[in-house]
Amino acid sequence: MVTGQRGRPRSFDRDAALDKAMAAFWERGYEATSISDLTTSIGISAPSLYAAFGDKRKLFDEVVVVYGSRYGDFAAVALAEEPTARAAVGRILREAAEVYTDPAHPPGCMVISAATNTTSEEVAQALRDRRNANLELFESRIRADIATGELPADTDARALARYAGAVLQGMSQQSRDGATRKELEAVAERALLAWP
Amino acid sequence: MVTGQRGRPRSFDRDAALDKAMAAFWERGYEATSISDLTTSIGISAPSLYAAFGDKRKLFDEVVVVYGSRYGDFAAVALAEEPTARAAVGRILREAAEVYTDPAHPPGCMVISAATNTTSEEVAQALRDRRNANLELFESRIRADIATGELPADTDARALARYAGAVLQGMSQQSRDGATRKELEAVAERALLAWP
DNA sequence: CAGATTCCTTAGCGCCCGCTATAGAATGTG
DNA sequence: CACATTCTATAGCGGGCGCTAAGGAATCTG
Repeated sequence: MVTGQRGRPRSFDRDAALDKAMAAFWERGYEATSISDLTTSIGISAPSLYAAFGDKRKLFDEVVVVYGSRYGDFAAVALAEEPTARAAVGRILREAAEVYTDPAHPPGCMVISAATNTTSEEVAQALRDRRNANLELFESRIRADIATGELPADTDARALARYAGAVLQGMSQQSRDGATRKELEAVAERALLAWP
Repeated sequence: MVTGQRGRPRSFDRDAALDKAMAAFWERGYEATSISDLTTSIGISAPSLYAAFGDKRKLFDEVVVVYGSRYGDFAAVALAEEPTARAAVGRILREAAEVYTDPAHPPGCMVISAATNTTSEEVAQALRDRRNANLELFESRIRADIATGELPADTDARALARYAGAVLQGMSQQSRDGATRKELEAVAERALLAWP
């Protein structure tokens, strides 16, 4: 082999370890999840974790990327696929009700909840940027609908995007406070009644 | 004096210290606010803090009570004072837009944000209980309106309460992500359009 | 096999956490 | 005044934090 791996091979599955780390960060947030928590739930020792992922911060960054591709990007997908902003937001809110309460993983949205109240301002800002980027996706999709006449010309795109984002974040919080999927679906349908 | 205070008098204002502690907990949350943060911002030493308030947990409990009476109970007040659930929720959302973005204190609602991602499950549960208690206030007020015919008989009171709570919590999160008062007021007006 | 390479295990570093023992300073009572 | 009482300041405890040095273990190449 030209690019044969030399040395002792890693004794754990790196992707599986990322999944375990994601579950921990999702459940308890960035700061409250200690290296000890991570090594325990992954089942490896601290030096193995550091060798494989760099440090806690870099591990979290990787987790956020995986999270986005698996659970977080459904909003961007819907905004791109659905014919109107209304249809996209409807699909997003309904999917959020399902994803936020899926018993296969912790409740709510990790990007929303994992870095509230952290002393690491960098991490907080990184997730805030992701949330605000999503908000801008909403806004530009709404603007597009205004341009085509699908939405009234006097629609405040930013305010409407904020509304959708607020409902999403509220649903995430409610799921962490014990709301069921059906309850969140009712919230979604109710919220959609306010769409212009 | 019969009940005259003996011994050396306290050299700081206990209420002012509570205010400083509230600002710190509000800004950074329960866990990320260290005793060192508190003693620094209050301007006293650790033993003085422990003598006056017991421990970090008890200080936080006191802060939560003061917070509620000053900033948090506006929802309960509106539900009691306004003639209908609709009027109460309208007032609550509009007041939230104002309170959550008041530059005189940290953004958002402390009860919503101060104990997300804490290793102290007791504190998390205490605030969760407060949020859910508020939700039940919404729900019973809505039920009262259903009973009087003010709201349709087939209204799902719990789901509608969840909707109001979700919007409130979303507005809190949005304010922490940088939303302005005007933007939150627009969110409030938009949200009210979905009221039955 | 020898040697290079890479990973794993043990052990522990320095730091900050919540919290407190101790002793001195400032007030009341008699 | 003496003395009890109460607060304050210094200093530091035990413990968990993020992280890592050091050396043995397991795999490659030749």
